[in-house]
Amino acid sequence: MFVSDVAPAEAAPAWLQELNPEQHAAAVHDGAHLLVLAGAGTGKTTTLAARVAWLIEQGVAAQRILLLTFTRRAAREMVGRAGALTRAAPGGGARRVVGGTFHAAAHRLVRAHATSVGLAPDFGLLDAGDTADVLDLVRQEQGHGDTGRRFPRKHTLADIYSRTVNAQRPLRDVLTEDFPWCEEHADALAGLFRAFGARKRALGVLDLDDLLVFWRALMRDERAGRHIASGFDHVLVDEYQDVNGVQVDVVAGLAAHGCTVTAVGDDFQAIYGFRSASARHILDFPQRFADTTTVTLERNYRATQPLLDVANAVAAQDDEGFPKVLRAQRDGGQRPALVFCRDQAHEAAEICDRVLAAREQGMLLREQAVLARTGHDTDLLELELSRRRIPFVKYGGLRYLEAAHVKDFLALLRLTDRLADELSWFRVLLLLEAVGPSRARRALDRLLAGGLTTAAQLPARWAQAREELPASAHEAADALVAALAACGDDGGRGAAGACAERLRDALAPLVRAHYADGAVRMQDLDAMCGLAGEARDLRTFVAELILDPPASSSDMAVPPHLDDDWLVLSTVHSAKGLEWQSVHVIAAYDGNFPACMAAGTSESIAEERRLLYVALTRARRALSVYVPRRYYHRPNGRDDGHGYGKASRFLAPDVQALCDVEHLADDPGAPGAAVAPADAPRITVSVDDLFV
DNA sequence: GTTTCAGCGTTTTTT
DNA sequence: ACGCTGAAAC
Repeated sequence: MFVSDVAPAEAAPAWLQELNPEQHAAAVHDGAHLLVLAGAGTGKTTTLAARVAWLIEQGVAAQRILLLTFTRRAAREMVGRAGALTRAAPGGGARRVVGGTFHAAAHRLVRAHATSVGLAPDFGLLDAGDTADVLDLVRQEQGHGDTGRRFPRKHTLADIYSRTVNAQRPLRDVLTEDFPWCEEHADALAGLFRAFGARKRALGVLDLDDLLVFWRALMRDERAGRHIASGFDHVLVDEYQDVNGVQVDVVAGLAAHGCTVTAVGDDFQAIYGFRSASARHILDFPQRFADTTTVTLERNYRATQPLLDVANAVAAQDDEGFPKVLRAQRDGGQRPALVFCRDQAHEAAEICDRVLAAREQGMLLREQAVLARTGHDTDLLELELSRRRIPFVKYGGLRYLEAAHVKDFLALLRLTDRLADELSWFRVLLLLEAVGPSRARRALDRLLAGGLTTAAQLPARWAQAREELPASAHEAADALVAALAACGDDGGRGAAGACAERLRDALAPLVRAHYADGAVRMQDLDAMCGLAGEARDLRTFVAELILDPPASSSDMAVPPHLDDDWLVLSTVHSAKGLEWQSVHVIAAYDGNFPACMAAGTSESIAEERRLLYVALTRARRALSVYVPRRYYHRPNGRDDGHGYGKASRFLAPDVQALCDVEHLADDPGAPGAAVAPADAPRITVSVDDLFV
């Protein structure tokens, strides 16, 4: 059924009529570029989905719409909603919209134009961990680290590199501003990073930053840029406040070749400065893109006014940006709770109590969430939840791809696509019994000498290479190679699942032998096989895993049953764009909000404020913010080092006045309640702990 | 050359 | 508590 069959041709369809005037204006904007400044909870997704649907109904072919989002999940949701609105539109409706993250789109386009940027069409992808490993390799080759004890660690190296590339600023400036403790190594770092670039080219791989940089290079090339842009009429960019300069250049390149740009975002929610994103870009959008129409959405459909009053008060502390005041469209509601607890254990217990109480009242666990500044802020809570057998999933924090056995398996999967993938071979060979770096190196040299491109070459080459390995390693190694050969040259096309299972079975003995908890780890690999079975081929599967890793370890598991219910734990960053009926913000003490190491510049303080703002605006009905009075400085320390904290400086007296402040019974701060919490001494001395 | 173990340092957020 | 590095044992 066509929408035009339902409604008279001159009347707008129902889904357009349901939009408020601002949303409507954005959805049906017809003309040059469009900027939508959408406050939290103002129906941004609805509006963007409606715009996609409207464009399609206007006759724009879905595949000529490029929708760039922050996560693939967001793209999926947007396309799904647009599809529901236009389900009868010709040409398959919205499903053919090209949607995904900047990195995923870059991957697709760079692969399509690989040869024109000097890459082999089967170039490999480095995930964050691989990038750090290659940097570490280069660092060792350059002889750093043996001597100066204070040379940056590999993950720090990766951070510095990424920051520099994405900000497009000279290394020296980045060091001075963001990594002053590494400044003394400026020369060594410059050399190291140049060598890193050369090494990546030699290995035939790109890291995540390269994807953006190469895409931009394509856009800057007259022919390639025109060709890419000619594939699209409209580019829609979600979360524009979190783009960096390279991404802006890409969008501008598309616009220069005739694409119309719609950017949606909220400068108050810019929280990715550490990735060289800047809210500057959304504020400067009208200057950068000629004839921009700007629409502002301020009507909030998510929360109630008492919650928004607090969020607005926090936002008002910022003196930059577009002034915006969120107004609730729903009536009533309770004030947020600001809960002072004795310590983090008390905080964890209290949250469990309240979550269970809400559950008793009929609020499902998955309608509630606990948001934290860092992944480990919820450590104690996780213990307590497990103890009480409250199911939960954790988003953000520890990542799947960082587990050693997952990397091992991934390396094996990559080999099906690129037999010459040196890094992956190296990793796999090291798993073998009595095989270390030097034997692996020698075997690898013989295996890859003169290039190894087809599976047909593999048996003969392997016969050579295995001579470098001790006999004890032969059985397992032969099994691996046999499994690889069985996967053939097609990268498991059409049979990715079967291929993955074959490789998993060959890897199993090694994983069991190499890791104490090998049996448990194999379950993760089983889950990966399940996912691989749904992918087109293993190359696609690996790329998707790297470009859009599962947000939580449970994402890897079997699809959960509908009646399963669990509490959501998430970092604030990972909670972006999501909402829950009830939100608990944990560990809101000064030193965490803002994080003490972010206390340097006023801009980094402002970003921490926005982070709290994002957390506060995730709630629909109930919001609780927790401040532990006593917290551990070194979360892992043996020395019982703890500090006495006060509430986040962002929870200023005027903000607290908008909350129901609770001092829990055994909160040592309670007796001195005459002292306003925000004015409490920073250092408190107490021996109460001796007497509990 | 490989494996193992002791000691050290540890600045959050993620595509 | 952990992960990584460096030095000693196998």
